[in-house]
Amino acid sequence: MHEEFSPTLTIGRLAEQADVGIDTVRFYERRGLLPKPARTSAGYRLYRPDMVARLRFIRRAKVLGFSLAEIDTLLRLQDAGGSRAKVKKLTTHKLKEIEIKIADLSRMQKVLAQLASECSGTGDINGCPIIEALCLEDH
Amino acid sequence: MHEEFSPTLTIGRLAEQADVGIDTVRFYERRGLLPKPARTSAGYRLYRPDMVARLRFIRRAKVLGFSLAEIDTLLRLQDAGGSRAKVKKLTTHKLKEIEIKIADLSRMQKVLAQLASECSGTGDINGCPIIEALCLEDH
DNA sequence: CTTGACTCTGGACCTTGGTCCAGGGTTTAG
DNA sequence: CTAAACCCTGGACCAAGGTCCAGAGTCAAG
Repeated sequence: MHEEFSPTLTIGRLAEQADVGIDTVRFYERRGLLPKPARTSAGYRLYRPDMVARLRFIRRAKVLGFSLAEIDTLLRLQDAGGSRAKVKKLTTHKLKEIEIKIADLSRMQKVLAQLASECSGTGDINGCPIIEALCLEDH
Repeated sequence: MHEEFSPTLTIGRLAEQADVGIDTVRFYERRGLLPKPARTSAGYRLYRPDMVARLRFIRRAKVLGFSLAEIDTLLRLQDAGGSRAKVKKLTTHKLKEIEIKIADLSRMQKVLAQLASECSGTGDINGCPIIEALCLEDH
């Protein structure tokens, strides 16, 4: 491979450009998130430069909380020219999940904060309000 | 086994009383969360009734977000008469983790809510603001 | 005595998102 | 030409918290 301009990338360069691991690229290919690339005669994968954008799309969607399965759906909608409605539905559904998680965590936070404030943090464990709370009967 | 009063429980009764699966009880034993119980001559596990409370302790701690490893620590502190300071430290640490998770989720929520509000939900995928946002260059 | 319910062990399997490895072949720089 | 750096495959492995299974033994009721 000459170091000339080449419109394709080896897996290593693609991974580097997209800032993911090589194994991750192959993993995404197995998962169907990346199309099977062309190969050299020696079997090396050759990627079109737009695969960099695809990998970054995946990364950003992950940051927003989408699972790989959901990202797969999103990418297929994009590839197949799906409807905006489906994208929005996925988004609002994810939003609901996030709201539920926040609510769960907030409940835990509230209880733990209360318990932490009740516990002096000194003395031995007998009578510790945190432990006592965990020993309580189910309400 | 006569159906008389017996101060010990078989694994099935214990699991039933504590509302967990039998396999879960054995799993917790392997993890060291439950002490190895006495056995009948046939090898059946026999539990003291206070193991019900221990299992419920585990359940409540899980609900509050503690991992099994952390619950193990908590139980050992309890068994060994540890200090209240250690319990409180674990609690405030968990509280911090929860706060971080809430902050992460809130960030996601904010972005997704914004995107969802920008997306009409009608028409085809070209120009969908959600997709476009995911295609953006890294900032 | 037989049937059904219960228990035992050890290990495999599940999910999610990768990561790492061995044991090869290929390509490139010097 | 040779060594370094790259690439290939298939499969094992990680965290966490269980769940399930086969194949065998045990126990209580009718």
